[in-house]
This record gives sequence, C-alpha cells and structure tokens, in this order.
Amino acid sequence: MSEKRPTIVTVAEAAGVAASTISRALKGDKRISPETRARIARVAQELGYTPYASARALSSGQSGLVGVVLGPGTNPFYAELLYEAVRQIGERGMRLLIIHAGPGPVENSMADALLQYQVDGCLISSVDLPSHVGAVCTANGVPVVMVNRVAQADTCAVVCDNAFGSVQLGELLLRSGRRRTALVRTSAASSTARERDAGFTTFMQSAGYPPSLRLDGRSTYEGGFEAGRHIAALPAAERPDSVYAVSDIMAWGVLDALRLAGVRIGQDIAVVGFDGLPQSARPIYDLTTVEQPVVAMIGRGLDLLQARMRDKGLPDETISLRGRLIERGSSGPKGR
Amino acid sequence: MSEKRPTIVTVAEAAGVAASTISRALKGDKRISPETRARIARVAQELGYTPYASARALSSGQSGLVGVVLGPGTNPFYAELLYEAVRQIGERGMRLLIIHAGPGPVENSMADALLQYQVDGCLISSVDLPSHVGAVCTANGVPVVMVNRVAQADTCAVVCDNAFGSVQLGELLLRSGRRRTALVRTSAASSTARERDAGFTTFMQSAGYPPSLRLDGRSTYEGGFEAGRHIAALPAAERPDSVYAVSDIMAWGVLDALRLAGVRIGQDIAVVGFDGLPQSARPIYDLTTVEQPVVAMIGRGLDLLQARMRDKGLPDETISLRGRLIERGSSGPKGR
DNA sequence: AAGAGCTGAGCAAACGTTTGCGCAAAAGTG
DNA sequence: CACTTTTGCGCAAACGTTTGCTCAGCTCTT
Repeated sequence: MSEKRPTIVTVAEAAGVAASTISRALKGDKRISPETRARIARVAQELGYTPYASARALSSGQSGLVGVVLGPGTNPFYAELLYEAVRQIGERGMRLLIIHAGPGPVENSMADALLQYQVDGCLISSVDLPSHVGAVCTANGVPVVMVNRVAQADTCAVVCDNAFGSVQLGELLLRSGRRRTALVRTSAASSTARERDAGFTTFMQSAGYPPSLRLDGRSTYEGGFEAGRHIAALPAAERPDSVYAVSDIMAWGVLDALRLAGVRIGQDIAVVGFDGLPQSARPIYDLTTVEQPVVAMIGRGLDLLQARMRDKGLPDETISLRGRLIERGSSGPKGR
Repeated sequence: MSEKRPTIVTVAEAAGVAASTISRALKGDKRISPETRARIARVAQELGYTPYASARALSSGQSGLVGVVLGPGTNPFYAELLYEAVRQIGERGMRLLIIHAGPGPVENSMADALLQYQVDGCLISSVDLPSHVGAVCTANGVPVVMVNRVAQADTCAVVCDNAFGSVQLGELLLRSGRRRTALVRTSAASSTARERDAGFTTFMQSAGYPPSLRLDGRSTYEGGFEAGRHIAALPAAERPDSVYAVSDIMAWGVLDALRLAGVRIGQDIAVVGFDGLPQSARPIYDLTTVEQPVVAMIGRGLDLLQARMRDKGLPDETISLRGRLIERGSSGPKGR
C-alpha cells in the first residue's frame, strides 16, 4: 500500500529546513539562496511532493481555479472555446472548473460553486442571462471576462469584431456580383448575433443593396435548415442570390436544405457564414466564413483575467479582435 | 463594498451555538434536534453562508470534485458525454474538474491536478494511454471509472455493448437484403472500435456473408470521407451494397463522400453507423445507427464512483449497457 | 572598530472546516 | 429513587500552506 502522501513538512524535515522555506523556495522567492533552492527542489522531486491545493487555497485565498461558464447550446463553437481554454489555462498553471455547460439555463448552484471553490476568475461565454452571474462575481470580487459576448455592466470582454467581419462578407458578396441578399438571423438575444445582423445590414444599405429578405430562427442547425427550406421554396423571381447566416452552424442548415431542394450552391446562390469552425472546411460545405480567432480570444481573455487577479480595481476593458475571411466555394468562384 | 464573507463561526455566533453544531446541522447529522437544525438553516440562509470548499477539503480529505479526462479527438460524442457529466455531477452535489480535453495527448501535469485538488474520483473517456492515468489514480486511492472504454488493469468501466449493437446493425442490413458489406474501421487502438469491428465481422461471418471490404482510417469525419471516396471510386461490380462505419462521425464522412460522388444513399448503398449522435438525425444524413445510452452510462459510472468513494476496496466492476437501434433512411426503406 | 544595511532562513499565527471525545441534561430502567 | 442509557451540543485538535515578523550572521560604511 502507498505510504502517506508527503506534505510540506515531510519535505522540510528531509531537507533539514523549515516548512516556510520550502514554501518560499518552491514559488521562487528570491530570499532563498540558489543552493538551498536547488536542494529543496531535488528533495521534493525525490519524495514526489506536490502541494495540496486546498491548503494553499485556504491559506492564501487563491485557488488556482478558473471558472468557465459555457453556453447552453450545442454549437460546436463552444467546444472549440472549451478545448482552447483547457489548454491555455493548463499552460498558465491553473485549472478549469466547469461551472455550467450544455443545454439548460445557468442554475443558481453556479453561484455557490464560484464561492465555495474560491474561483480566482471567471470566463463566461453564455448567451442567456449572464447578468446574474456577473453580479455574483463582482459582488464577491471575482474578476470576470466575457468571451464572445459584449460586456455587461462592469465586466471585461473579449469579442470578435462582428461588424467588421460582416462587412468583409458583404463586400465579398457584392464583389462577386450578388445583389439580392437574404439575412438568416436568430431570435436569440445574443449580442454576437445582433452585431452581425446590424453590421451587415448597415453596410449593405449604405452600398445601396439592403438585404431583400430576413429570416429569424433558433440559433441552431435546425434553425438554419428551416430558413433554407423557406428560401428554396420561394419562386425563382423572389429568391435571393445570396445568403448570410449569422453563424456557421446555421449556415450548414441553410446549405443542407438548399442542396436537398436541388439548389446549386455557389452558382444559383451564394452562402456565407460566420465563426470559421473546422467543419465548415469539409468539401460538402466548403463554406465561406469569417474565422474567429479562438486562440487569441482565449489568450487575451486570460490576460485580462490574470491582470485583474493580481490587481483588482483595474478598470474594465473590452478587446475587439478581427477575424479572418476565409473564401471558399460556397460563395461562388473566387471573387475579385 | 461587500462585507467579509461569512464563515461557519459567523453563523455560529448569530445562531448562538458552536461551530461544530453548524457543521453537523448543515450536513444532516441526526444528533442535532430538528428545531436547532431549522434555526441554523434559517440563519445561514439569511447570512448567505456557503462553506469554503478548500477548508472542507483540507479538513475532511474530500474535495467534492470529480476529475474528467476527455478524449483528444473532436468527436462530438465527447461533448455529449461532457455535457451529461456536468449535469449529473452537479445534480449529485459535486463539481467537475476538467483534467484534460481536446486534441493532444494527456499530459503529465494531469497527475498533479488529481493529487493537488484531491479529486474524489475520476471519470476517464480517453482513447490513448489511459494506463498511466489509471496507475496514478489507483496508486493514490482515487477511484476510477472508464466510460466507453474497456477496463484497463484494475479499474471499473461502463461500456455500451458494442458487439450487440453491431449484431443489431448486421441483422438489419441482412434483413433488407444487403449481402456485400464494407466495414469502415479505424486504425486507432480504441477498445470501442475493436469491439464493434470484431462483433460485426463475427456475426456476418457466421451468417455466411463476411464483409467484402475493410477500410481503415483515422477515427474522424475525414477518415470516413476518405473511405467513402474509395468506395465510390470502385467499379460497380466490386462496390459493396452497404457500409458499416464504426462511428457516426465516420459514417457522416462516408455519406458525404458517396453523395458528392452521386451515389444514392439508401438505394444504391446502405450506410449505418454507431453512437446515435443527435446530428445523425438531420435530414441530410438520416443515419441508421445504434444510440449509446449516454445518460445511463454517466449515471451508472457515477454510481460506481460514489460507491467506491464511500468504500474503497470494493471490487472492480464492469457494466455493459445495450444501445438502441435507430432505423432511418440511410439503410434503405424500413425493413420489416 | 562600531554601527547600519543585507541576506537567508525560522517561528508561529492564521485560513475555515471536520470530527473524536467529553459532558451535561433528559429520558428510560430496575 | 438511584442508576444507566440516550439525546443534544460544545471543546479543541487536527488538516497543509502561506506569510508577517523576528533574528542571527554577514558585508559595507564611516
């Protein structure tokens, strides 16, 4: 059977120093001499010592945990975000505590988790009512960063420049000769969808070709599919020559519905999306889209978070990152 | 500014009892009288008291955390598993600590996380080398349950009966008159894929119609797509009349490749998969598949885990659950 | 050569909860 | 009525780290 797991005093005795010295040496305090530090590192290594996070958290008030609230939807974009967050949080020597994810609303127990585990910071990327969450966090001095969501009252945020991306897509459509554009939007109240909607509409209007059709649906594949069916069913004269779906997942639905109806993508009609999910590169979709800089978004988000862990009272900040236009076959032969 | 967060002694003083009484009352110790318990509950509620998880963990050795190791792939099945795990772990009053997820191998820092945060139990659903992980856990007395993976040396496991599901699919294919079957497998060394492969092959052989073709690829959409292209490129005489892809995600690839090549699904060729992901129900796929009982798998997995948290030294156990055959259009007109 | 500043490390008090043990008072037993 | 059992709760010692002080021995200054 395994011996008792070594604690800091086990190491201290083995190294012939005080526990406090171990603690300081292991976190790089300059007051400890290089020789002592090296010896301690060696002894700790030999003993297989690793600190108890609970003791550390209790004593220092820092848990090393980042709470993550994910959206309720099944949008694979959240999976991207999560995977990247796991990776980067690990790289920064912290761990990730899932507060909520998957279908269903954010529950109240969420607030408990934040408090109980003394989460050092919180990354939120949920659509619905993050206001309450934000309130709980700020009330307890937990820094919050919204990712892919516009800042609520007093929180930081990292967003993709949805308006800019929408303009890029609009320009691409116009350049390839499209003039009658349908906008597939979502009825969900997410800031992301609203900004894409508004950015595109404004641009197209100012260019003289306002969207000729607007369709609302749930922010899912199925929502897009419905919209696509509707478009396919229109008489040829009324049918738009291009579709902007405000998310890749909706664009997939549009594409599949159109194809099932025999509409030729890229020829009869151009389809573009927004998110840049890997699945959009599949030959079957070959979707023109704007790629959200997920790596950078998480990275800057954690930067903001860590800065505020060190120094609370830093002013709120919103970082806007531009996505990359990826032109593929769904918008027709390469423009220009 | 917010007052100091209440601790157990804050509550104790407010209720006029000892801290130990608070502790016991809040976890339902029968030695505390109903009246006292009610009063304490009320006071705690008023003060907005919630215990510090770190203090609790330090004192009791129980963190209330379940570690989850997810597979490296981008298979949406892992997302299903994760969402369900988050839900059920929350329901059982625990929290979920992500040890690893997403692409890339399980790193060594994982073991540290297990120890540092004193994870009470661990749910593993990763393909590659979970052996090391298992070893670390058992060496430190942390119960482990493998989900959707066959038990390694001394761990519990919850699996879907892959052989049975494969037989169900084989019977369906035979019933609808298919005789020349292709098996799209994966070169990955996952037990799941192996069992499905073996189960299907054995059944078809004993029925007198062994698979006429075997294709290996990565366990991804792209792997399936490659296989589908290969099949579509075969001269008509050699082409199989049905395909069993050992996962839904691979089946999607097969379907898309075949469709792009002009092959009519369900008529020229039947395609079936395994996993029962929601996406397989989309009209564009309409995939016949075997649905893994995700809810039950996580549920039974947590049962096993919690039983072993209470009583270590319980013998290892493997639970096999049967999936549900979902017949859809991809396998042709509904069989009798 | 004596005082001041540095360097490197130890002491001990937190941090908030759990839990074994102890001990009154109330209830049951003879 | 004297005794034992039960009920209900308090005491205080852990649990493993961090961190503000303290302090001895140096190295510089003057």
